[in-house]
Amino acid sequence: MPLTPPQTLPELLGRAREIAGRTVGELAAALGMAIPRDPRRSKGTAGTLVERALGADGSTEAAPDFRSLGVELKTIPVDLDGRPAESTFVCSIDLARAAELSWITSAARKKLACVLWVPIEARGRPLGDRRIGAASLWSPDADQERALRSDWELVMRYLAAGHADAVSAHMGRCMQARPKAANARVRRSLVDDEGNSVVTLPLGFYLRRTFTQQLLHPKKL
Amino acid sequence: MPLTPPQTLPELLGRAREIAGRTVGELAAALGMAIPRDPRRSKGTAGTLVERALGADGSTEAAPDFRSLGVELKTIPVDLDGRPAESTFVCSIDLARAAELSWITSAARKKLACVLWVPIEARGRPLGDRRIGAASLWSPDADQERALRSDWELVMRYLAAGHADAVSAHMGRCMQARPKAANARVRRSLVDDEGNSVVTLPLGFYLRRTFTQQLLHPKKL
DNA sequence: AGGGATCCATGATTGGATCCCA
DNA sequence: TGGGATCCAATCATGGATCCCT
Repeated sequence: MPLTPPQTLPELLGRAREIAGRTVGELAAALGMAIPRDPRRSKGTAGTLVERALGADGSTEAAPDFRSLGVELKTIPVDLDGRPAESTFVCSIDLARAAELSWITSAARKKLACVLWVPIEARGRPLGDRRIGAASLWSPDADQERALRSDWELVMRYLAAGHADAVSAHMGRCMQARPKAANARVRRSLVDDEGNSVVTLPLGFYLRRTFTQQLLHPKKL
Repeated sequence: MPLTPPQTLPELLGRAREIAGRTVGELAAALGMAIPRDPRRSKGTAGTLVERALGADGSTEAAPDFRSLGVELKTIPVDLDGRPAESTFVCSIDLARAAELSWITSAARKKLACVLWVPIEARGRPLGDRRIGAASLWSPDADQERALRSDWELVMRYLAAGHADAVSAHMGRCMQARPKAANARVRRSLVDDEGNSVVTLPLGFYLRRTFTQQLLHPKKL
């Protein structure tokens, strides 16, 4: 089960099919890892287990999870109907360079260029008992990319202007900016387009539930 | 022995007198800490022990060791004649902002504005058996600050020009730049005054032995 | 229901310096 | 001898996300 990176996309998809139907606890056992009992203390656990089970190699770097394939892995908690139970974290926002960035070169665009979605049963039972679902590969189509870009640029315009305080999770149709930090006291410095520093809460981009639901179940629209 | 920060300078100096004559091992025992046997694995140990024994509170921050007093603590290894056995680390060089900095606002100047030197017997015996000497408080006089500034500006001019490769430990009469990293493969990016990035080894400022010797024994000149 | 707050693991970075070979 | 290389502890930052109160 400790794996080398998949060499081809079919190999990756085959591995994903092999873990579909298994529980998170089974994956953990096969990998020799423990699962915290308290749900609050196990937030990233399922995602990390699936990464290892599939042989992801991008790990901590600013690279896709499967580097040679250019594929990003995202687990997504789903309810009994297969509908997303949560928004999906995309990436942290680089506040120090907010004013210099463009959508084309952005981390968000890179992360979302090609995603392997792995659904996992959400709340209602212990993490170890939750089952892994059927994975699906997604790349944004032209409409989706336009929408993502529009949301990204809306948020980044405020940040580049130094108005981090004006940014809220209400902004954006598909993708929103929300806090991304250990707690509400954490601060990071934002540099605006005039070079001024503004101290603010660290932010990340998240996909709204309504958006990911469309990706996973395009026919249910 | 686990202490609150000293409230006044006389209180700090009193504490320093109390530990003078004691061994590093005695300090460690009083603080409930272990000392590694291998000298290579105990490089910062004595410094950390003395910090705690005196109640330093600046710890990891970009603040002096004794914040409210504005005093920085430096232990310095000395031989049997009380002469420094090593150069003294001052601070890391912020390569990312090398082009923007000036001596007046520099970390090096802040660190050296007011230093409590605590001599400790150097090599020749196990770390635990080495004795702590009499502390002395120092602030650079006008000549010393001019010399430090001159050395600082010499190095920083090269860095701001993007010529990190031209900087060596040969430069500087009192203060020099030397590698400051886990090993020689570590790299950091330097931003020069034209905004270009250059990848280089992390550097720190160090005081030369000849300089610290003058501080500790001005009469022996 | 969803916006704001939070939690863990792990790698990178920083502050404490001394080691060691040519 | 001293310039270049290295070592540990502790904190910070990032990537993995979900929690939870109004």
